[in-house]
Amino acid sequence: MENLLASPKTTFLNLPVSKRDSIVREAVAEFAAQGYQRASINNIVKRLGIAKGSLYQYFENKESLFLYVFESFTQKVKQTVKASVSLERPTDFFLLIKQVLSAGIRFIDEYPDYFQVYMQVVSEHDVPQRDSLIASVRLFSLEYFSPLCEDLQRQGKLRNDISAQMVVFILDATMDRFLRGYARPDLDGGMALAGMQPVQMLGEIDTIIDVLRSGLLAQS
Amino acid sequence: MENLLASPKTTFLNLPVSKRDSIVREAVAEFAAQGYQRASINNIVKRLGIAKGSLYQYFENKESLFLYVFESFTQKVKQTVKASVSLERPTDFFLLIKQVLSAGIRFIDEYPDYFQVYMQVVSEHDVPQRDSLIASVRLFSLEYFSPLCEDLQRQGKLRNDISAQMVVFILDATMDRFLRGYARPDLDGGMALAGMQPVQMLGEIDTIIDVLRSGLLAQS
DNA sequence: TTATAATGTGACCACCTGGTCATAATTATG
DNA sequence: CATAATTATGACCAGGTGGTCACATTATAA
Repeated sequence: MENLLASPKTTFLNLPVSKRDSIVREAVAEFAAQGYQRASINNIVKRLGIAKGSLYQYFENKESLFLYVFESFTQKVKQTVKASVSLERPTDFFLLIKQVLSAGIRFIDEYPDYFQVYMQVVSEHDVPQRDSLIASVRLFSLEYFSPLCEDLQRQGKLRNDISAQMVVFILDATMDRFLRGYARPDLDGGMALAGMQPVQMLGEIDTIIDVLRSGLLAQS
Repeated sequence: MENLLASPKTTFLNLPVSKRDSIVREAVAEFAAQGYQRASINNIVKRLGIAKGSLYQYFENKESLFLYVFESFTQKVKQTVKASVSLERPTDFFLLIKQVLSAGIRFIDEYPDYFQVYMQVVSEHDVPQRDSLIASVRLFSLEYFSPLCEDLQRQGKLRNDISAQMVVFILDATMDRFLRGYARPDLDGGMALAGMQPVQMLGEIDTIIDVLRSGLLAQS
């Protein structure tokens, strides 16, 4: 899972932490704004006020820098998820979804640029190691929800007349769109999710989950 | 609504139809694959086997060519929608959604590159006239569904405890994700929508609509 | 036929890209 | 101090970009 081996040169590792941080920060900002291919190394070094040659003594090339940035992204994701989701088999399935959604909101609030980088990777075709990058951050979705759904269906707690696959799809679709809309207000379809107060945000999440529950619960 | 004024030069309009078509076709292919900014005029003329100067006698610049392509896209969209959706106030709300989804599927099958161009525009930030382009193709969604939902709520046919805005959001989210997943299999989250037989496709659509109905209908 | 208008062409331009490398400045070591 | 190792630098490179323009080619008209 962690075999991406985004390897900075030792020169980078010898740098003071503040400088390393600022390099990553500006790189993230550039990749967030432009995506991988259009991101400009010239831009990054200009923002940092360092020579281009310096950056190439920290990282092998553009791809290496990008992979390092993305790995740092997956770390933050894991942190946030661990801190927000009560792990292991959850008592209430829909409570879990709520926790995941809340974690997503919190992540976007805290690391908006990182989330933009992720969205760019998803929509860009020719990103190095694109598939494994996306896979590495699919903790939730598919691999996580699928077995849970199948369990619940066996227990008769979830509608049995539709495939677990489809249940996961609908869950994923709603969550995906919700977080995208929050991260990029121009995509939220008039929901005005961005700029919403946290408490109201939770209310919207509750509503969504309520609809999902009504739609997906086993009929009485 | 149609004030985009994507204006080819008269030289382009004097061209034989087949040549005009092939030019648009290759331009669409390039914009679909690369998005607006990364799309290469050099690539397009190379594919067409014409000189770069020629293209610039057909269109003022890259932006003008792109706007022409996009306008041609909106035309095809309107054609498809008109041919697929029984217009005016529909008898069954969820039947309407089914028709819109089917129209989307048909459009993607018939004009996959055009749909990719649209998706690129949505995810790209710096596309000329991006906002109005996106708005010009939002016949359905928002402006269309919102008043319908409000009507249904007044008639007590739709849950009254959630805002019409939220209903539209959930509808839009599901439809959006479904069509995206169909157009780009790598995004469908294991649903394997692409390559699915049309009849099975309709089945999946029915399932989704059934879930939405259960989730959104007025509780008994 | 000749004169005129309309098209087609590709070398060329300024600018940008990721990446290199000889050199300079700095730091660590003896 | 001097020597050696490490790090910083930016001119430079090949290759790409959107766009131009003087010129060649073709079609139209008289």
